[in-house]
Amino acid sequence: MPKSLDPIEILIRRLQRSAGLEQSELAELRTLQVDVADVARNEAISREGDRVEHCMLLVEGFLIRLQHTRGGKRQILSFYVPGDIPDLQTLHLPTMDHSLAAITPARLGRIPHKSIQELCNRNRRVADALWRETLIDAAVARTWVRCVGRLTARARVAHMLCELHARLDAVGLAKDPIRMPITQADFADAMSLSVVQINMTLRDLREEGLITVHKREMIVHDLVRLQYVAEFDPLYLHLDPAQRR
Amino acid sequence: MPKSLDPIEILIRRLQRSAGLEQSELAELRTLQVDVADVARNEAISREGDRVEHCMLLVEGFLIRLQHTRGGKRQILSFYVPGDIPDLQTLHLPTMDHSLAAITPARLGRIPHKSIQELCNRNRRVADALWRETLIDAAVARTWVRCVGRLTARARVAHMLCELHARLDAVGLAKDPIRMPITQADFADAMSLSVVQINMTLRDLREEGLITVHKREMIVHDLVRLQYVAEFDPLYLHLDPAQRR
DNA sequence: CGCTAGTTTGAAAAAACTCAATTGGCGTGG
DNA sequence: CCACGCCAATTGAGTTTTTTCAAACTAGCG
Repeated sequence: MPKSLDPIEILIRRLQRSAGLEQSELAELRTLQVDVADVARNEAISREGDRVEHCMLLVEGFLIRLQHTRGGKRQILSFYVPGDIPDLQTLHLPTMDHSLAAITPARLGRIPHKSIQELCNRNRRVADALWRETLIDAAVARTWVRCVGRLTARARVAHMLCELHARLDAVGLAKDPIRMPITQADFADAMSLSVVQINMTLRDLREEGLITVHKREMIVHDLVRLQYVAEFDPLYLHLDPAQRR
Repeated sequence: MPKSLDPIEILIRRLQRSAGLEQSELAELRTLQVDVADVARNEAISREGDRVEHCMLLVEGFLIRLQHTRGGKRQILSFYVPGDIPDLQTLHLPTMDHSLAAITPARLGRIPHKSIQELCNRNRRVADALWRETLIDAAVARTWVRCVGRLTARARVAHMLCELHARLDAVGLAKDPIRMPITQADFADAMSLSVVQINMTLRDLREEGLITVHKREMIVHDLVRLQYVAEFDPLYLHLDPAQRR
């Protein structure tokens, strides 16, 4: 595990992206109690039905949210990149209605709900910033529905790549080549396609010169065209602070 | 439009379901500024890209959230039933990343963001109750992904019916026959299927004795079996107050 | 009574899946 | 350092699911 920033600094950088917090508020954030923990690839962090009392701040690596069908099929509901808090919703819905797992080795900052709640009670602006994060998470899920439901295989795969690119770019991790150790099986379960379809679609996109995928790294050669193919509009990620009130 | 409760009382009933607010807090809720407005069937309430300054409390009728593809296909992202606030997320994300429309004549209570925000600033418990509502909305969207992505047509349709049943039941609207004026075209765009498929699937479910659909009303004859077919687990709706902390 | 929106049904076409086999890359143990 | 083994990627081919297109039917409404 390479060296990495203090978890709280990553959180602060994330919230600063939109919330415009003041120094005193940042200082309060720094009082949050954080435990760092490393998890292995494919390790489950929490499961459907669990009651949890901590939030996980992702410091390094990739996590996924997922649900299963009775037949054992997986559906990945979102990817998480460093800076995200994939289970922030447990603050108010402590019973997990899906599972959380690492698809790469990952480093997490465990923050007790209690610690966050006390901070939220002291400071509404921090609370609102966190609320806003959960709303963006919801917006991503909604767009995922449209993607899986109404886009072609080709557009779906492109869309997922665009979203990952945009979100990694927002935390400074989209410098070519983009490290993206996600297997084609993961892509398949994310976009509700078969591995075969994912493989063929990636090949097509590669042959058209839009992307290169090699050794768990991706290079986007033509982002504009990729976004066009994906019918991708980054609005739903609410990354642009100008979109705020 | 038949007579209906005061919008705020509907909101209070909804929040009481889980938040356990005190009388003084309910009194504060009653100070919210609410404008009642009726909208016609198929009327758009807000569109992708709009910046809005009010939240819409649904008093009567059904609303949908939807997004479009370039090819003009629709994807319905959720249904809303009386008591819901479909655009509560605009409180912190005022730019709509999807559209909101009525699929039946509907009555809405328009509440200015400002009014809600002031209340939230005065009272954290109310703020948390509203935050929680937005989190449930997100949970519904996530489960929708699994439904659309990994369930068969049969299970998808059953799942949608189960969800509607559970949510209508939670507000006392699930007494047989259940009034559900949703066209098959709407169902199709919700579950990412064609109208043909919806029609056939409904026929199958009817012939198996699970449901009856007639004249915009539905009767569920065998909820347990319908839920089994749907792989439906109501956990994600977080309706059970015992699930709270 | 005719119109329209919505439902129902049939049949061909398209998209995506499953199954199966092969290839490639990489870490580990001999 | 090489061989083995395993996981992931790739490719081919037949099958299944779902869609699309088209047409007929039905019920409510002016």
